[in-house]
Amino acid sequence: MGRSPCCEKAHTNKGAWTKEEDDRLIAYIRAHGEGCWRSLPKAAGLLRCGKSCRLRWINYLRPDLKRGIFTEEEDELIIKLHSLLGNKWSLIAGRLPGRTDNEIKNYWNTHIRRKLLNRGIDPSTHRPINEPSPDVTTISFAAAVKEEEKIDISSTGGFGCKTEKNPVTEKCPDLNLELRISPPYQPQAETPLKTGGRSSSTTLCFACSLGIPNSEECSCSIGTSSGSSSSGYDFLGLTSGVLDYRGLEMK
DNA sequence: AAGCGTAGCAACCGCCAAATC
DNA sequence: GGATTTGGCGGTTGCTACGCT
Repeated sequence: MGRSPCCEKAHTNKGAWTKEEDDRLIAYIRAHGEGCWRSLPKAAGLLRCGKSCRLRWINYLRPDLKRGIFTEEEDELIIKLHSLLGNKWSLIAGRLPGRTDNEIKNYWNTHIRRKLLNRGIDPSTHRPINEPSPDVTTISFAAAVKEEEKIDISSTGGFGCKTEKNPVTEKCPDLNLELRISPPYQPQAETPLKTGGRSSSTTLCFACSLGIPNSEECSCSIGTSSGSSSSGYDFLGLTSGVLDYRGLEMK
């Protein structure tokens, strides 16, 4: 089954938008509001694909866009959010009022990547460039005991155990220090997790806490339930304006 | 001044998931 | 319940401006 094109492309303009096109789009959305992007171009008298109109509006014409130089605070926030979320630009953008996912994505690729590289940090892993990648596939408790004396405790990070360079289990085999994020503390335990009606006492693994169920990193059973958890759960307290780093300390 | 390389950014493309038919 | 449509997202491309030689 082939996928039909999103719109009729035979008679649509492409490339940079003209001032007149911008004005038409702005006027139409002011009059009718956003939505129904497929029919919008025709209704607005634009020879553009609906997707193109949506992109132009969201990334450039929206009145609430900030546009301009990113502040140092925004830089650091983007870096932190990227270390948590990866290339989830729309989620990151949701945390920066007036910024769009496209803008942040471009800014990341042109500025922040280089900034991190200059700091000696790998922008994709947020680890020091010279640091070997963690071995997450072969965890051997027996080997860990034998190698105990070889572990360089001086390089321990802020977690008290080696949480980054090597699996914690190698140093502390009795401890389960799997990195987890917990939602901000709520006295009433019944939180609206979209996890198929499980109680809030269920511990989410790191991947599921980030709203990425069914990923390779998922080590709990939550991620196997149907439905996405990415939209309904305020997993970082983002909508409340509070980032709760309890249990997820940043470097 | 011309040519070339690079950076920055707007826009496009293809895929996916939710919504609708 | 399956097919189709639609909106949204992330990756990529291509154009333009700028700096260097």
